[in-house]
Amino acid sequence: MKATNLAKVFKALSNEHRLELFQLIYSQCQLEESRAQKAGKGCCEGIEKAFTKACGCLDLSRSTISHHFKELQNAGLITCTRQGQTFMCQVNKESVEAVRSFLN
Amino acid sequence: MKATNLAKVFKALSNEHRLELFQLIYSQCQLEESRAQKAGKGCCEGIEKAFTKACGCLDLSRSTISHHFKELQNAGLITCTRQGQTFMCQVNKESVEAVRSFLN
DNA sequence: TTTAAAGTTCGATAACTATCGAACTTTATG
DNA sequence: CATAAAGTTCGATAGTTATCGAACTTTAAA
Repeated sequence: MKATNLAKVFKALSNEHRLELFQLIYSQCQLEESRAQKAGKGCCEGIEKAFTKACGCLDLSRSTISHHFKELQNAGLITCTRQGQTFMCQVNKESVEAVRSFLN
Repeated sequence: MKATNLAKVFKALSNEHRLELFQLIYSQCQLEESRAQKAGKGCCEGIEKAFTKACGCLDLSRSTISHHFKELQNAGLITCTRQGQTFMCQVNKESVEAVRSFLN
């Protein structure tokens, strides 16, 4: 990953609330993942109603939370897909790996 | 490390030029470290004339570079100590470890 | 002691960011 | 169709950041 993109990723994680949001998504995805592995499935589907859940956890307006989701998506850290009224959210493993491998 | 401090570390790395600066320092420290290990010394002393070197690599004014050094120090990523006219710079391993372990 | 080199601090400016509430769109349901 | 739920977009505002050059301090050297 180029330095420019890596800086973008760091910028996305540089806001306290956004970092909290990401950790929220990330930890749930990790949980789902290990559950999926135990069930013999290769990979988790992502977490459901991510926005709704986030609204319950963060003390911010919906518009601000929407903004933070966009920022995480623009940085390539997560991917969101609509499912009816709510949306499904997945962590982008390559980006996470890029951050991890940044420091050897 | 608390989320607040972790966010500060990410903020320090969120500027493209500052990230470049950090990578510069970090990679040199890694080099010094492996050199020190081969020589049977436990740990490297850090890199000399870090500011001067940075001025040669980054196309920014000295005042801006000074500012970026301060930001990296405030985030706890590096430590600088004066040595006569120049200064010696070290990477703070705990902070780096915190970033690394952030994503398991 | 004068001069130079290495950084720092200050003040200004332009650009970006976080946040909100209000108004909107889209999807589902009675 | 009317209503509600789930998000999005917009415009405003207050705060933060990156950057520079000029003036400064501190350390070393002639």
